[in-house]
Amino acid sequence: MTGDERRDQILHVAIKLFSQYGFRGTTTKKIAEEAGVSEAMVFRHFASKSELYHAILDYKACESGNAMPFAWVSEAIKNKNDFEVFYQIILNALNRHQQDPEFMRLLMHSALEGHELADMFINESIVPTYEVLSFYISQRQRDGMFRNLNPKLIVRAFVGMMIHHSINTTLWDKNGRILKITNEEAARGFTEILLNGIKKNTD
Amino acid sequence: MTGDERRDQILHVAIKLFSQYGFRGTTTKKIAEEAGVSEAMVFRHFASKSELYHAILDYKACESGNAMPFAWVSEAIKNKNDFEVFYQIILNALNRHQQDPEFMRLLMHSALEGHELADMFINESIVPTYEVLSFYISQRQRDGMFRNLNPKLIVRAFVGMMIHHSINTTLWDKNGRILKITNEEAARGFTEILLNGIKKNTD
DNA sequence: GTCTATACTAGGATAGAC
DNA sequence: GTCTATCCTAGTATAGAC
Repeated sequence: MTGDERRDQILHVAIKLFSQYGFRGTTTKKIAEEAGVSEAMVFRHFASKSELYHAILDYKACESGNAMPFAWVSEAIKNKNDFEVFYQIILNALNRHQQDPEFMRLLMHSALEGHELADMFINESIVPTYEVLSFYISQRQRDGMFRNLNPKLIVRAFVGMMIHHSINTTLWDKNGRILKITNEEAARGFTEILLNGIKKNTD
Repeated sequence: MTGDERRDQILHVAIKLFSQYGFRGTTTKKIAEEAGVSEAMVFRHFASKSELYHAILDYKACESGNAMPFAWVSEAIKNKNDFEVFYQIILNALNRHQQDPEFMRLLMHSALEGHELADMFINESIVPTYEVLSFYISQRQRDGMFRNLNPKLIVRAFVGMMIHHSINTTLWDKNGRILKITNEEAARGFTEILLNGIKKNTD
């Protein structure tokens, strides 16, 4: 195996283990073992355990194209297509989380252990969501279409449904013992609840 | 200091540190240091670090009166007072979480590290919530008051708003930088969104 | 009930041979 | 590029004195 291949392999083993046991809970010994090499090899490719963690950060930051958030709903936002705005955001999030459940766990470990990944994610993914959506909501309130609830509170309700469902499906209720449902159905259901919940009564 | 007092003190220091750094991330040395005693004293009161963790479990299990969940909303459920049912549950949860933010962190560490606390909490707090509420919701659907969405999905939306808000206020957004709001306002807002979202249109 | 000293283990990291 | 052997530190736990 070439150097780069080996490096890549170790990186992926580390991602898997870190996401499972957290940074502290994962030993370099275990990483080496799972990769089928000696511990010395791990330290040949990554100067320290901490550097390995940062390599994962870079990798994940590049992989998840968080660069241009919401470009793909700008059309729906422009057209004031309420359903499409919320449905697409939620469906996209659920799909991404499901494709990469490791990332969810990595993120939560990171948040609790106080590593940078969590901050990175909040700044590049959560904060923009709050900004874009609360701006859209207050606009629709001025249009007289939504009731005058605190826009940020609405966003929190929305993000809450989304994240909690993702965490449930990817971490605890993997086989759908409590609730088995496709991402499309979930996205549709949540969007309906939210929109009916905040729309101005027409009567 | 008497034996019991000292034991209690060590227990509380441990709760604080475990909730902050997790089980693995907390050293017995650190516990001893914060308690102002030698490490040997910690092991005099608790045979092992693991026993200390289980003592915390017992303590927390007794402290949070999860024994009779929802006895205090049974009146509202009987009277089919929709607002009261959801408002009281959510307000109660937000207040409890806020009074004991340590518990939230402890719980999350536990969930990720795969300790029993998480299972305990899910079985004694989350599962009953799902059961009681989805039963109530399907009843109100038969009454023709709620739309025919999957009851479990509705509960998930509800629990999602609740938990996500708690996590935000107790863990990340403590000073309300993103959203500053009282528990009463939040509970009212979420309840309004949810109820309007699932009520049958009267027109 | 408390301490100091210490045994033992595990985990991170390196040296040096092949 | 890979291994074995090893060092060092930190962490759990115990012994024994006061």
